[in-house]
Order: sequence, then C-alpha cells, then structure tokens
Amino acid sequence: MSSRFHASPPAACADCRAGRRAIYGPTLETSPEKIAGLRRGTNVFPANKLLLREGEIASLCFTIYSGWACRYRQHGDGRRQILSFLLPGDTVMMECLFYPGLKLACSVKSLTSISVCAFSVTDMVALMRASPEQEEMFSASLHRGVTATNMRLFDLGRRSALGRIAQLILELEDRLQHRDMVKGGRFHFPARQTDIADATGLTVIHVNRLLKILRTKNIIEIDRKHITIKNSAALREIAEEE
Amino acid sequence: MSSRFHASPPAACADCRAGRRAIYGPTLETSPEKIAGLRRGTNVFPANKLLLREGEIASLCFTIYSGWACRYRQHGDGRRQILSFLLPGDTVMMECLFYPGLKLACSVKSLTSISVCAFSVTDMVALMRASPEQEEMFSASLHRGVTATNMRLFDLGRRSALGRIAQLILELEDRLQHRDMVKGGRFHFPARQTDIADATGLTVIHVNRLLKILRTKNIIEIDRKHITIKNSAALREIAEEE
DNA sequence: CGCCGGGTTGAGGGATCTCAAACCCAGTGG
DNA sequence: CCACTGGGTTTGAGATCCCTCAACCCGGCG
Repeated sequence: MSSRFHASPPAACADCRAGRRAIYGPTLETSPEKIAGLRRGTNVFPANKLLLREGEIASLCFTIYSGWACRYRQHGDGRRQILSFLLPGDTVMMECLFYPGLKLACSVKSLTSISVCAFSVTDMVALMRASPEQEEMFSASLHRGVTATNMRLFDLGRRSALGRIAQLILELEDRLQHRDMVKGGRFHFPARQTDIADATGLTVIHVNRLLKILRTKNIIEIDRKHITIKNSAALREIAEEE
Repeated sequence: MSSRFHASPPAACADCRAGRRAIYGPTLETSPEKIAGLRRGTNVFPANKLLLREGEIASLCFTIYSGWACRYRQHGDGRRQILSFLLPGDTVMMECLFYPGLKLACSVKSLTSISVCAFSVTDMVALMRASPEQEEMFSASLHRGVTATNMRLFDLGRRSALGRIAQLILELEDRLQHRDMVKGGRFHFPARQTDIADATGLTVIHVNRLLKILRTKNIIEIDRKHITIKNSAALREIAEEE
C-alpha cells in the first residue's frame, strides 16, 4: 500500500481531529497532555493485517487515526461474518476495556492501511474511571455499540439483501458524517465487495448485482473506492421497506 | 395462564436456586440478607406481556426466577427480530446496569408466564461495584452477553436455516444445562415456532418444516412444549457444517 | 509478459418465502 | 356436554430470492 493513502496522526494529541471523537475525547478537551502522556506510540499497519485474533487477551488498545478496519468472526471452513466496521476515531476493541483480561470474542483486521495510536488497556481502563465525564462518555460509547449490533441483528434476520446493503451504506454515511468525512453525499468507501458480503451475510456475486441495481437506478454512484449517494430518499426507502 | 406453570421465588433469598446464577450470585453466597434487603418485591407476569419498551429508560431490573422471556427489536411493519432468550437466573436488561439512564435499545416480552424478583437499577449498579468479586462477575456476564450476540450475528449471516435452528437448540440446551434444567437431553422448551422463526430470521412455516426434518431423522423429539435431544452428535454436526 | 486480486456477467438450481387451507387443542360460553 | 373460537401447528403448491458454478474483464505488479 502506498503511503499517500493514509495520513499519520499529528505529533501533538491536542491537534488530533480523530482524537476528539475517541472515547478519551473529554479528557483530550481539558488536558491533552494527559493523553499524550499515555500514548505508547503510533503505528501504521498495512491493509489486510490481522490486528487481534479471537481468543487472545488484549493488552493494548488502539484509536484509529485513518483508514478502515473490521471486527469479525470466522469459522473453521472459511465462512466469515463481519460484526462491524471500525472507522477513524473508533477504538479497536473497546469492549476489552470493560472486561480486561478476558478473551476476545472476535478478531480484528485492517481493510485499508491504517494508522493508529496505541494505549495500554490498563491505562485506558483507569482513564475511563478518572472523571464522571469519561465514565459517561465510555458508557455512551458502549451503549452505541450495543445498539448498533442489535440493529445489525435485525438487518441480518429481517431485511432483504437489497435492504441490508442500503442500510449498511446509510449507516456508514451517518457515522462518517459525524466525523465530517462526507462531502455532498460522497465519501471514501474502501470496503471490497467481499467485505460487504461478509458484513451483510450475502455472496460477493449477489452483492455485485445489487450494487449494480442501485447504480442503474441512479441511487448511488461508485468510482475508485468512493461512493456517492445520489438519491438519499430512495435509498432510505429501500432500507426501510425491505 | 394457570399458576401451576410457574413457581414463585422462595421468601428467603438464601434458598433461591436461580439467585445463585444471577449477577449478584457472589454477594448472595456471602451475605444473602443483603440481597433480600435490596429486593423490592416479586412479580408474576402473564405470558406475552411487554415488560420494557425500546426507548424507555429502565428504573427497575429483574431477575427471572421461572419462565422464559426474550429481548427483541420490532419494525413498524411488524417484522420482529428476537435478539436473545432470557432464562431463569438471567437479569432482564443487564446492559442498563452499565449505562443507567440511557434509552433501551430493545424491548423485552415474556414468552411464558414468568415470576421475577425486582431491584432498583441504582441499587444494583452500586452492588456491582461493591466488591471485586461482583465487579468480576458483572464484567464476565457482560462478556458472555457480547460473545453471545457476536455468535448470533454469525448464525444469522452465515448459517443455513437448519444450521441456525440446530445451533439455537444447542445453545439453549447448554444454558439450561448450567442451570441443571436438563434431564437426559430433555428440557422445557416453551418457545412457539413463531418465536424460533423470529430468533433465527426465518418464516414460521419453514421453521416447522425444518423441525419436522429433525424429528423424522430422529435427532430431536418434541412433545407438549418439551424437547429431547436424541442424537446430540448429529445435531452438533448440523450446527457445525451448515 | 503473465499473474493475481477484485469486479462483472450469464445460466441454472436450490433454499426459502408466499399464499392457502386443514388440523389440533385449550379455553369459553351456551 | 357440545359448539364455537382462536392461537398455534402442519401440509401442499408455486414463485422468488439468492446461491453455485463458470467465465471473462481489468488494472496493478513482479
């Protein structure tokens, strides 16, 4: 992966855009030097790199500065289910902050090359309890995570293939919007069709056909790993009804 | 619902079988009177009763003493996805102990008539932090919950209909086994086929056919809301491979 | 140049759904 | 005691969605 595809975190945490969205955002606002002090360094991982394996016990946790990753479960025979996508500002394996020392219930892999900031789990656990603002931020983040997987369960169980894809695109748009990473309905969308398939429980081939349907109906446009939502209302309608 | 279908909790918490499996189990072992002091009373709810509605903020949490319930999400048009089944000893809405004051991400409904013990969320939150044993029990329970929904996501996304049903039966057997509620592969299974369908993301009709397949292959037997696993190896194989 | 990962397209089959109807059983009211 | 009712289960027939298998295309890379 050429390096122009990812930016590295700034040296000073105070200047970090992604950091403000991270779980330690409240602390970063008031005393950025504290975060800088805890940071164990920055890493760049190539695309498709296994960061954490299911069953491991994590001792480090990462904040993604740039790039995409995903959490997934994999069966012995190769079947894979992506549980969620991780975007800039997300904490890799936030759950392990709540039950440090327990085995991870899923693996994590980078989809693009990603740059991250590393923290020790114990430091981060302590930080989460250090102030009421942090406690609240932490529980709110966990709550968002639980809500998201609940919705994902509904998607997989009760939505048609097209509905799932529409829903996925809308969910990602929404999350990127909050990060100010959407310009006029257009945003970077580096997931391969295989990844979309593994997230939606479908076949690559079928995903391909469904994307084509959305394209020919002029609802979305895809070029070079970027997606543009051209008819948001129609996409929402599909997500709602199917 | 006639009352012979459910037993009420014993007056003394110290004698409570279900309590030992509850999240406050560690405290119950050492000082049962503390639990008895916190208990706000016992309730009996009829079958099919909505206990909590999505979006609400829970102020009470329940420990199920007898009967089954389920957590689910429902769409405007009636589509429903069951997120998990709640069995005796389970805490209804355990997550809300972690983020008290936030809106529930799912609804909860009784499947049978159930009897429960009620506690205030704030009391329970405090109790969870009162001792290292309780903290550990709490985080372990949360971890189990997260792991379970991760597995459920895999089920819905990557398993065939038959595989999902086999997996569901095995999961329930396993959980009931831990509660000593399985005798020779046979256990109470009050979920209707509609519930199984909503949990597995299938149609009632299809669930019916699949159960028939399992019955005619002599893998399970169903009579009057009880299920017997007659060929555990075969069931496991189906769950693994499909 | 050949190779490889990823995207695209076609043809055909199978798993699952929809619609429709009968059945069974428990409860209810006459 | 019986007829009626309603929720849940069972079965059949046919349609559809989605999958499998099999190619081919394209751009990047060694």
